[in-house]
Amino acid sequence: MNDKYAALRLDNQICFPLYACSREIIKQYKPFLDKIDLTYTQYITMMVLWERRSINVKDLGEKLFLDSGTLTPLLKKLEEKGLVTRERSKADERNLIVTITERGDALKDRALDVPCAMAKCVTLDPAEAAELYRILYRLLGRDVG
Amino acid sequence: MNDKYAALRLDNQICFPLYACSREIIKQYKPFLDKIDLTYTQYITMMVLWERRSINVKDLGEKLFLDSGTLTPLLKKLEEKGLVTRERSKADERNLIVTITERGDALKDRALDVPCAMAKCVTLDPAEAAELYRILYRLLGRDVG
DNA sequence: TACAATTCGATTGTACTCAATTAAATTGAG
DNA sequence: CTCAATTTAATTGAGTACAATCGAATTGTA
Repeated sequence: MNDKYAALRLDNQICFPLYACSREIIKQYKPFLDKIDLTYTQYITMMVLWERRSINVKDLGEKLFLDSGTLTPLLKKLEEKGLVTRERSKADERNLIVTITERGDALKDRALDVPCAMAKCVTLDPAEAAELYRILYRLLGRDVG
Repeated sequence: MNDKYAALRLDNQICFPLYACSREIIKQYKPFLDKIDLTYTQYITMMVLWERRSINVKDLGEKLFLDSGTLTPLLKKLEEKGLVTRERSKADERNLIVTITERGDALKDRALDVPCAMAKCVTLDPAEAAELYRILYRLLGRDVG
């Protein structure tokens, strides 16, 4: 086409489908997450805690690529729901330690339905999913495999 | 591992790296978009208008996967900046027609630097980029190629 | 040991993002 | 024609995101 503006066409962006796709899939999570009263961001936060039981805000932020501006109010909400506790580290009071409660841990069993239900929504064959996964983690600078 | 909770591990999600990657790349756009005083969402909106000159909110929303709750305030901001006009369709007053202004069109030349600068940031070989693009559009339900 | 630099979380302000609701305009069945 | 159903934006409210700034705690160094 010899169009000097071709690079500015929405069709030629790689970030746009990434951005749109991310939001569309998160939207598909909503009905399932509603059942356990979690938002998507709260859900991935709980995922970290289901694995680790305890983590400070900084390390959690690094895992989720989120900063304290997002995490502080979110963690306060999880605390209100009784899913986590928040307390300063005795060794270094700058650190806030987030710990999962029994109630938070119990939610894990009910949450098992979520990835199960989502698997039926996202129609991507295993090879494509693996390829997508690999490329995304490379882009994130966390090479896998 | 035989872990019944494996599906709940952050590492095993496909949506999480999509979500994180999208935000990380948008963050990389910021310094370049700051130079032309646009946010990422405003930028992709302008992209549609650089191609089409004029579009109503509904069609714009379908292209960007955004609804009026996001677009209405965003378009008002673009109008304040003098980049677009907003007026009801005479044929059907329910439709709001967004039209690019001369000033908005002029921004296109300055915006050319953005994809150019970004290309140097995202290190993905052409084959991977093409594969990523294809998978994402399939997930979006807009098959290409 | 002072004390400047650094680290960490909280706060603030701007800008989305989206579900749900509303209101105006249009369309379509009777 | 008439009024119920539909379409379209706008509004509202809750929840992120993130840059910038702040203040308390800790660390490194003279």
